[in-house]
Amino acid sequence: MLQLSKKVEYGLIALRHMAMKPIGHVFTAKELANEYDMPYELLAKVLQKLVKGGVIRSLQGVKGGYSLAKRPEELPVSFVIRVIDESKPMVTECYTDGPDSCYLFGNCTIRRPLGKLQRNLNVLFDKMTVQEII
Amino acid sequence: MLQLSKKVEYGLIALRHMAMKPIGHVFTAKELANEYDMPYELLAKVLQKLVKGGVIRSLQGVKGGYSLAKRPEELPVSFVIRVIDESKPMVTECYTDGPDSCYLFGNCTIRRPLGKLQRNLNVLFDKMTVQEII
DNA sequence: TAATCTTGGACTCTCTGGGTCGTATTTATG
DNA sequence: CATAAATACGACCCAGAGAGTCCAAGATTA
Repeated sequence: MLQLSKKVEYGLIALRHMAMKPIGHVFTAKELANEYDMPYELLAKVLQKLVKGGVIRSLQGVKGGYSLAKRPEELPVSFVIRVIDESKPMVTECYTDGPDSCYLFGNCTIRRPLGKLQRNLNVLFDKMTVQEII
Repeated sequence: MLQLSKKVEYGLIALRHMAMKPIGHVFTAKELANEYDMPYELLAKVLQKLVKGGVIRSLQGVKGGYSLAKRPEELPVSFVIRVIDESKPMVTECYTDGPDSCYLFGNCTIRRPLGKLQRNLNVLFDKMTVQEII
């Protein structure tokens, strides 16, 4: 269906929220989840992935939470997707596992032509930053 | 995961194959399925949808089969997707059921910004035609 | 030491994409 | 007219992934 996952949506909503206050401001997962009616546990997972990807920083313990680690204008949506879903937005699975991974092997005739579409898609998601969704 | 469905892939492969011979040429589903190792029954379903969508024509009975109903250069990939999957390539489900269908209602803050991405995506899939995947 | 966070694994549940099967219908041809 | 070769179409199954939940463990501050 060619859709963004809920996780990515939640992640973008959270990042947008964070990007609207000065960098370094700390938000808790609960706070973010309540504000937008997102399932708390799931959002927590998403935020943890964003931490591992270096998008945000985390502080544990009381008074802990998450804060932006990158400036929103330097944070492309494509990067957020890759970190959360562990994959780029792909038109066909041919391109997920490197070259020559097509399940049709020699018979796949649309692989190359779709490559162009793929590149254009990448540009689209690379260009748009978190800053732009504010 | 933002991927094209197998059905669409099969459809594009079949359409590309048909587009390489002069228009009006008749191909059977079995013929197409064998050529590219696609599951016959599934491809048949796809071809039937393409018939209903006016993309190809069908002839029943012996010596029957399918033939292109449109010139490949006038057949955008977006149209093929819509016919087969019964939906446009959507970035978020917000846009599938008209306006104000967001599951977050008033709290969804990324709906509008992603609209831009959506439009760019539409342009991409509208521009590319079956002719271009040959 | 207690309260409040994040971390992270395990688990369930539902939906849909992918695929299969069976049968009815159409039609050319011997 | 009978048969074979097509499409047409509905019903069904199955595995996997996406979405969501639960719980225990570790960190930190007050």
